This record gives sequence, structure tokens and C-alpha cells, in this order.
Amino acid sequence: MPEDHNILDLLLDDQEQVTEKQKKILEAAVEIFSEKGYASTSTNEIAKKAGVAEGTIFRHYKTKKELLLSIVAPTMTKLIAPFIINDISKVLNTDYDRFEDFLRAVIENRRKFAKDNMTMIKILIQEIPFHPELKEQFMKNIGKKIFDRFTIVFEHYQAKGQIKKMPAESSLRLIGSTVIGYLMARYMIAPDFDWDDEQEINRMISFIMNGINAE
Amino acid sequence: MPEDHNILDLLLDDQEQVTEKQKKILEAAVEIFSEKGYASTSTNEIAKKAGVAEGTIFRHYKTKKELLLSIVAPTMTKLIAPFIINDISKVLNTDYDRFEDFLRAVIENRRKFAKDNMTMIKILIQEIPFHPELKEQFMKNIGKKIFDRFTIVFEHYQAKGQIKKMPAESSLRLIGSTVIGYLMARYMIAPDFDWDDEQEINRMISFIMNGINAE
Amino acid sequence: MPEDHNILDLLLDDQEQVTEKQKKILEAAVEIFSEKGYASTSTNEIAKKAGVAEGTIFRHYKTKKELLLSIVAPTMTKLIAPFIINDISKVLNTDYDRFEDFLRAVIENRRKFAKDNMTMIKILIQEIPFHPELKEQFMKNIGKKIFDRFTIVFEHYQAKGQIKKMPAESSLRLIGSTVIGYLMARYMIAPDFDWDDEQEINRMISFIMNGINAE
Amino acid sequence: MPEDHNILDLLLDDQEQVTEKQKKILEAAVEIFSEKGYASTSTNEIAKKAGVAEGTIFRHYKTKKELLLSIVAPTMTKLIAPFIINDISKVLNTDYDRFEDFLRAVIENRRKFAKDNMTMIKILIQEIPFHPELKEQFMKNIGKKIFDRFTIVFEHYQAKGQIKKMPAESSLRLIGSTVIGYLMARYMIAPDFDWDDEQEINRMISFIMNGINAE
DNA sequence: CATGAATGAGCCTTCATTCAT
DNA sequence: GATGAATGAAGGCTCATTCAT
Repeated sequence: MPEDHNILDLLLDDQEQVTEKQKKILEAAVEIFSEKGYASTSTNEIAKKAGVAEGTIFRHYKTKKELLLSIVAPTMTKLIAPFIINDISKVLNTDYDRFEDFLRAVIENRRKFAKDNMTMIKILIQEIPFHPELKEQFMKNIGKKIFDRFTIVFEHYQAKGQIKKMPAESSLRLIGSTVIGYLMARYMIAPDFDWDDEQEINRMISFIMNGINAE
Repeated sequence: MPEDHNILDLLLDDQEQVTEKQKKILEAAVEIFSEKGYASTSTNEIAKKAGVAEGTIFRHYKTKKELLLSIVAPTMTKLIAPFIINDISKVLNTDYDRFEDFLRAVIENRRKFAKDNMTMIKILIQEIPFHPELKEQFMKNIGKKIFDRFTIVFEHYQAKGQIKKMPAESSLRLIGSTVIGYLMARYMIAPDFDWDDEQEINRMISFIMNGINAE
Repeated sequence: MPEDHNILDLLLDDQEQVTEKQKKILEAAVEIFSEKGYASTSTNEIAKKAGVAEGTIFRHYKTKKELLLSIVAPTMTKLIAPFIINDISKVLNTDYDRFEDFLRAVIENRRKFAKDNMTMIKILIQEIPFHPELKEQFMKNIGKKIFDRFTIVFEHYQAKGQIKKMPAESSLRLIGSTVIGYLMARYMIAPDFDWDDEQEINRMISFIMNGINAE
Repeated sequence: MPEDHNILDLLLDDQEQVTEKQKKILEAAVEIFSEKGYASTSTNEIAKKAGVAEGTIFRHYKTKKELLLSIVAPTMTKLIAPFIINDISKVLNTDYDRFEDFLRAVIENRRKFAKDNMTMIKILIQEIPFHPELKEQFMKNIGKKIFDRFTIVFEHYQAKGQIKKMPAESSLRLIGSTVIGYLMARYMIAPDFDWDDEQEINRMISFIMNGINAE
């Protein structure tokens, strides 16, 4: 499973030509969007923080919205990156004997991602409801893909007798809620609280494992 | 535990004098705010949808923001209403022998609330991050109150030997995530999906009860 | 020569029916107009200060401008009241042997008027340039009348050999400037300065008398 | 004593960068402010008269008020420019043997200034009462400075035995009123009247000289 | 006669976007 | 490629005036 740190860096590698200025623009945009929201951020403000002329923004991004999308779309992709490894069942056979091990690996992996990219995830969460294209892309690409992969994994471990029968929708939702709830509390709502991550994650995994194996 | 339906109605009862026009303004604002977000909604648009002159909005609410707050503040209050019954331990002794029964009652109660007030809850969630006063009020009034009540309840049932020891923070987060995750999936993300609520709730309660009683 | 104190009172006597409310409105309007200027004063503000409903203002005065005129027009009239006594030459023969006595009487009379009505005079001065009707009325009624009367008076004392020959325009302007300059300094620009009125007036009269009698 | 013609030109020279558009805006603003008053002038109107977009005004002046101040503040400075020559007593010794000569020079100088800048002076006079910062700046900078210089001058000629003893406040007020009265009549109240400036100024100087030397 | 809710035109200001330099 | 002056539509808000009660 690949290590990905701050998306902004990856994001800049993806595109062929990235001026120093363009990088400054993206950094400024990410920071202000996350702080005040897309609609309440002016391009003038971004330009100032980035140290470029307002016109320069529009040389790189046709519209303000395109700037937003250039941030949000890659974030969405990276968000599910670990779930779209092609031959996931092989991974499972090879690396993780038990569902619990798999779960722990995924949680740790996404925790790192969340930690490194919280500002961009915030923007993603805030803006999805207001941009139908984003919503649709999210539902179709992200939601569906995760669901499909998860189903394979889930059935894999059910076949192994490690998990009781339950519809994938429900189990995914229950597990997803628990993990996402933790990550949001940890990195969005109360990042300054004194967290004992190891213990919390153990507790969470135990909660999930027992929860889905209720008799 | 009180029945509360659509807040908008209660909201209108709270204030002594509520013109027909004012009601129209509130309804229109709630709908458009929830659809496009506060910052992207123009007062002109609200006025048109409400069928009043733009000036009329400002006769009732000094600023656009005051209009937002007049919607969001009561929503916050009603959101936690069931948790601020004064003598909650009595309620527990009298009404709910088992933690599971209590949990089921709370879930059902908040599910009704969520169902009736999803538009306003959406606005609340969207706007809290961008309005420090709201954030603070939420943290202090809502967060703290719920946590305190929950701790009493939790220790009540722990004393009865029904629940294993676990810090209230963690258990509240785990239970909260699960329930909120369900309500958001149910009424925000996929309200049109064909839900079997009874089964999902049973599954969720079983998930939680087993989860927190892991040995 | 008649004694007239605060115009507002006279103003109210002139009109047949003056409600208590109407008086309140006028008082409020005078105060705020003088403080912030006509254009920057809102009828809402006047209504609040007067303790009446905004509609009440428009019951008594068709428009905001009519309210202004109802204040300014009488002020203009009273301002020149002492100069339109019909048989002024009789007055002169009877009451004032010397031009200096006449001058002193006029100064003292207008000083009292200025003292009692400075707020309204301020409004008059401020608004005249922006309302052609006022300007015209001022020029025609006030300016002309004063000039005519002054000419009679001036020639009266010239005939008596008390004053040297000089065009009435010039002498009126020189005397008028001196007196008005004093009254404005005294009651508008530096009313809080510690004035010795008697001495200043003596000095001014001496200045004028010597000035116009230059050889 | 320096020659200064229309302030607007000087005003534009003062600032390094003055777009053609900015000049148009200033010209338009000066004209309309003077005609209708600051409060009754809309930025839209200024923009139209200047032939620019309304937004352009706010690119150069953050607010409408800043536009006003950018006109009024320099006017105030230029208004007293001739009085703040550093070594004024030298000027007196060198250039003007008699007070009368000095007086005549000042009058002529300020007459030219008034003639060239009457619109801006009008605005200054109209707006000072309603903007406390202006009032204060006027009192402190302008009023005080003129008074101080005048006192020096006055005492200079008193020492020479050309003028009788009189408090500087009074004499300045008497002389100032006379001169200002003339300039206002000449250029504000009745500019279209057929003035014989030479004669009027002679008359005025004779009026003042005799007035202050009353025995 | 008095009220004050309602109006809608108009105000100052902001903002994404364009384009000549 | 980068700039920033210029644009003009749109935004939030104010205000004189009307009118049903």
C-alpha cells in the first residue's frame, strides 16, 4: 500500500508544468478555502496571500471554480487510492490473514492520510453538497468503488468464517461511521485534545469486531 | 421525552409576533440556505421565493446573518432538547431498565427529529465551521451538555453491571458516530434508497451493544 | 422693534393646529438636521427622536422636503423681520438720532435672535445652496428687502451728514460681513470661548464707524 | 509668495501615479459634490460623469468618503499655504514696509486662489461641519496656524507704530470677516454681478485700515 | 388621527473576470 | 508568462413613502 503524504505535493507532480507561482496559488487557495469556505473567499484575497497578481490566477485556472476543482478532484482520488488496487484479493491472501489485521492496516493508512491532508478534506466535505458535478463524481467514483472493493474484502473474510453474515451496505456503514467518526473527532473537531491514538484505535477495532460479530 | 416535529413551526410559536410574511421568509431562507449554502444565497433570491420585497427581510432581521442565526440557534437548542431533562436518572430508573431500551428510545426520538428537520440540520452542519460564535456556542452548550448527561447515564448502567468500563469520551464517540452515521446516510446522503428502518436500527443497536461490551 | 425668541415657538403659533406630536417632530427634525445635515438625516431617525411613528411625520408633511421647508422658510422670514417694518424712516427719526445708535440696536437685536435660533440658522445656511427654490426666495425676498431698507437707512444718515458717500452695495457688504462674521464666530464656530460681548460689540461698532468714514 | 492656480492640477501632481481616469473621477466628483452636496451625490452619478465604471472609483478610493477627503484635505492645506512661510518676519521687513501693503498682497493672492478654486472651497465649507475629523484638522492646523502667523505680523506692524493696540483675536476676526465676506460675495453669492474689483479692494482696504485705527 | 409593516428604488461596495501592456 | 487597471453585474442594506388597520 503506497505512502502518500500531503496531496498538494503529489498534486503538483501530476501536472506537467507547475510554476512556482502556481504552487503558491494552490497553497493559498487551500488555506483560505478551508478557513472561510469557497464562496466567501475572494480571488483577490488568494492572490494577495499567494503573492501574485489577480490576473495570474486566471492564467492558470479559467475560473475560480476550476481552481476549486483542481484542488478537490485529486483529493477525492487520493482519498480512495488504497481501495483501488487492482488485485485486492491477492493482497488479502498474502498480507492479512485476519480481517482485524486488514482493518487495522486500512485505519492506520487513512489516519496518516487524514492527518496530512485535513485542510483539503475539509474543503471537500464542505463543497460537495453544493456542486452537483462533485456530488455525482463522489457517489459514482468514490462511493461505488469503495463499496465494491469492500464487498469483495468482506465476502473474502466471511468465506473464511471470520465474520458473520450481514449485508455489505450495513456493515460498511457501521464500520465506516466508526472510523470516520474517529478521524473527524481526532483531526477536525478536537485536534488539540490530548489523544492516545494507539489505545483509541485498539478500542475502536475491538468495538467494530465485536459489533459486527454479535450473535 | 417530548415530541417535536418540524422546528420551523415551534420556532414560530416561540416568538410572540410572527407575521405571515416572516414565516414565508424563514421558510424560503431555510430552503435556499440548505440548497446552496448561506454565502451563495442572495437576499434578493430569498425575497423572491418568499414572495415579499427585499426590504421586508431587513425589517424583520437586521442583517442577513441575523436571519441565519434565527434559524440555526433554535435548531441547535432543539437538537439536544431530549438530553437536558433535569432529573434524567429518575427517568432512567422509571422508564428504562436496560441500557439497550434507553438507547433504542433515544435513537427513535432523534430519528424522528432528523427526519422532520433535515434541511435545518444541514444548514447547521454547513455553517458551524465558518461562524466562530456558532462554533463556540455549539461546543459549550451542546457538546458539553450532551457529554455530561451521557456520562450520568453511562455510569448509571455501568453501576447496574450492564456495560463494561470504558471512558465516557470514547464510548460516546463510538456510539455517537454509529448513530449519526446512520442518520446522515438515511436522511442526507441516500434518502431515496429503500430503507428498512426497523431492521437497520436493530442491527445498529446490536452492533453498539456488542461493540461496547467486548471482552 | 419686536422681541422674538426661539422661532420654533412662534412657528408653532403661526399654524392653526399644532399637535403635541407635530411639535415633537419639528423639534427632533431641527436638532438632527442641524447636526447631521438634511440629506444624511433619515425620517426614521426623526420619528424615533420625536417619539412618534414614521407615518405620523408624513401625515403632517407630505414629504421630507416639506418638513425641511416648514423649518427653513419661517426662519428666513424671521431673520429679516426687523428690516421690514413698513415706515422705517419714521423709526429712524424717532428712535435713533445717530447711525451708530441704529447700528447698535440692530446688532443687539440680531445677536439675540442668533443666540436663540442658531440651530435653525445653521440649517438655513447649509441647505440654501442645494435647493434652488430656497436660494431664489432668499435672494428675492431676503436679500432684496434688506438691501432696499438698508439703502433708505443709509441715505437717511448720509443726508444727515453722518456718513460719507459710498455705494450701498459696498457699505452693506462691509458692515454685513463684519456683523455676520462676529455672530458666526460667537455662536457657531467658537461658542464655548469666553466672550466679552460688550467689549467685542463696542470694538466692532467702532471698527465699522471708522471704516466707513475713512477720508 | 507662491502662485497656485487650480488645486486640482496641483493635487494631481502631488500624487505620483494619477491615471487619466482618476483625474476624470476627481473632476467629476468636485463638480457634483459642489453642486449637490456630498451626501446627495451618488457614486453612480460620479462614475457616469467621469465616463468610468462605478467599480473604477473604488479601485482608486476605498470609500466614497476617502474620495471626499482626497479633495478636501489638500484644499485645506493650499488654503493657508501663504501663511506658513517659515521666516515670515523677514518677508515683512524685506517686501512690505507698510501693513497696508502686506494686506493688499495677501488679499490679492487669496483672491486669485478663491477665483481658481471656488468649487473646492465650497465643498470644504459645506462638509466641515459634518465630519469631525475635518473639523478638528481645520481648527488645529488651519485655524491655529493662521492665528499664530497673523499675530506675528500684527505685532510686527504694531511695533512699527502703524497699528493701534487691539487683541489679535478681535483684529483678525474683523479683518478676516471683511475679506472673506468680500470673497464670498464676489465668487460664491453673486459671481455674475458686474464687479469693479480694483475699486472694491481699495474700498475694503481703506475700510479695514481706518477701522482698526479708530481713535 | 396615529401606527408601523411593507415596499422597491437606489445606494455603496465587492468581486470574478478581461485585456492592454 | 505576468501584471493590475478596468469593468459592470450583483450583493447587502437603507430609506422615503404608502396604506390597511
